[in-house]
Amino acid sequence: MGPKEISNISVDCVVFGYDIKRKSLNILLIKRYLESETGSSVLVDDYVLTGYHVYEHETLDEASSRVLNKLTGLTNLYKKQFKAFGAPDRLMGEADQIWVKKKQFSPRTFTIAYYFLLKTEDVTLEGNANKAKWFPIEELPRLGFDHEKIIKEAHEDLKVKCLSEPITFELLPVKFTINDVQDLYQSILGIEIDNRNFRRKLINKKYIIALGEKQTGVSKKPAQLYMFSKDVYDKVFNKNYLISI
Amino acid sequence: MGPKEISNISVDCVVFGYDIKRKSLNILLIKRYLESETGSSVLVDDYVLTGYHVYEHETLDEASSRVLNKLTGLTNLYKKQFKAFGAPDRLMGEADQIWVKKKQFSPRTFTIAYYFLLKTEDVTLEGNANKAKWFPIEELPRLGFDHEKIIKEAHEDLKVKCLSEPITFELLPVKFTINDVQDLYQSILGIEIDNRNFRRKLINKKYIIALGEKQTGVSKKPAQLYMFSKDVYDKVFNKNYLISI
DNA sequence: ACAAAAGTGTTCACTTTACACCCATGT
DNA sequence: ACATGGGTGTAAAGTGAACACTTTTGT
Repeated sequence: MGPKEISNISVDCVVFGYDIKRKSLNILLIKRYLESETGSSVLVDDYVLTGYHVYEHETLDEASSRVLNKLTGLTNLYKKQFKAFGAPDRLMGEADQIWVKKKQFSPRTFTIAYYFLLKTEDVTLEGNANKAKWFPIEELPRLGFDHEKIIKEAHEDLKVKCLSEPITFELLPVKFTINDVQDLYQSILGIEIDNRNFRRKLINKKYIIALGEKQTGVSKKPAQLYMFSKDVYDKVFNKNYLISI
Repeated sequence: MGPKEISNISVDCVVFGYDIKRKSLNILLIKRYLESETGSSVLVDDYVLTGYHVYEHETLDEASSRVLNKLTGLTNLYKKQFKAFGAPDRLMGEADQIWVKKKQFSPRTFTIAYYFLLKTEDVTLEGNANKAKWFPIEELPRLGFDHEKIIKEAHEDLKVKCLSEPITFELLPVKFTINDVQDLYQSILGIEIDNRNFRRKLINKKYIIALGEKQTGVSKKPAQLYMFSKDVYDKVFNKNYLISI
């Protein structure tokens, strides 16, 4: 017998994974599938976020990290609790009700939603018991429960957050090129950015450090590699109170 | 018998009220007081946020508005759900446990926290059954549960939010002076702002509309009155993707 | 006339934006 | 040699920050 679950409270994790090769911001989703008893019809066939009930003894942050770790094996990732969802009808879709009955959790479950930032290459999906799969944020499949809404809100929060905090580097490898960062911002924000202006801006930051190394194994001019120094960032960081309404 | 309460989930409301006369950003708190059965000692004597269990049939937003309305009689205020709190020990202080036992709610209650913005002058506290009282954000009394933490996080969120969205006008009367707005920003952010620069900046906004009226009943030079036009703001608003990391 | 707060301009430094071509490398 | 993405410079416009005195009104 494991730890006691709180039956009406869960955490859900929106896992953002950046695929640097495809320049694609992805979401990690889990297959939800159920056939009727006779096997003659498909009752549930869609995707959901990874999530689970909160245990009696743990904090919300701990619960979210546990859930994320169970799916990916990873720890110490950047995470943010961004919103709670608890509408009475959030699990009331046809397929959702079948699923809720089968899994025997409360039809009035509140979920505290987190998002996590990582690199797709850090996750091994082969042999995953949950049939987890990456989907580009712009090409999501049919989603169960209110998870489409949850993902949309996570994405909005990420868009805002990435403009004011250096969280983008959580989505990139330790060594990256300036163009990698630009591609990432473009993927997150869905906009085009001027390369010269972006490059100048980034290179002028003291916490973006040129490594004096170049890319290897590329079939073109290899680019200069940089790293992000959190130490320097924390020292240099200067809270500004610019009112831009 | 009223609507059914969900025993382990509540909403808590951080009510920000701006007192334009005193130039003070205040928090509305409720007295928590309990004597021992003999009356010989005081078991609980502090303040808490207003909050209540969520009902079976309602959304979180509805619950928060209901709670706020019960305390203040007001509706249609600006509100924001900013964070959920659910640490196992959040109701485990000595006084908290006495209170939880008396009120018979679950010692593992999760709360979804909202903040509301209003003007202190819009709330009538006389004859309030809850012994509610305003406290300047910088002079909070002893607080029960984890409510000091909740208030701190609400304040931080408000600081960030007021820099990028015109929510400050929710804290001011319809007609206000430029200096009123400056005082408010100073109260929220805890900083000093240059009057000339601030004034120029605000007056240049198309949605800050000079009314051609002046203050009355002031014992000094009366100031020009302005209003905020949400209509104009929505039309003029231009999402910008300025990366300032 | 005085007290109190309202209101007013300028300069300098820096940042943003717009824009098009050459360069270095691997194949 | 060629294809591919890497890398580069400048000018104009706008914004932010610093800074001190005069004006208007009520009492």
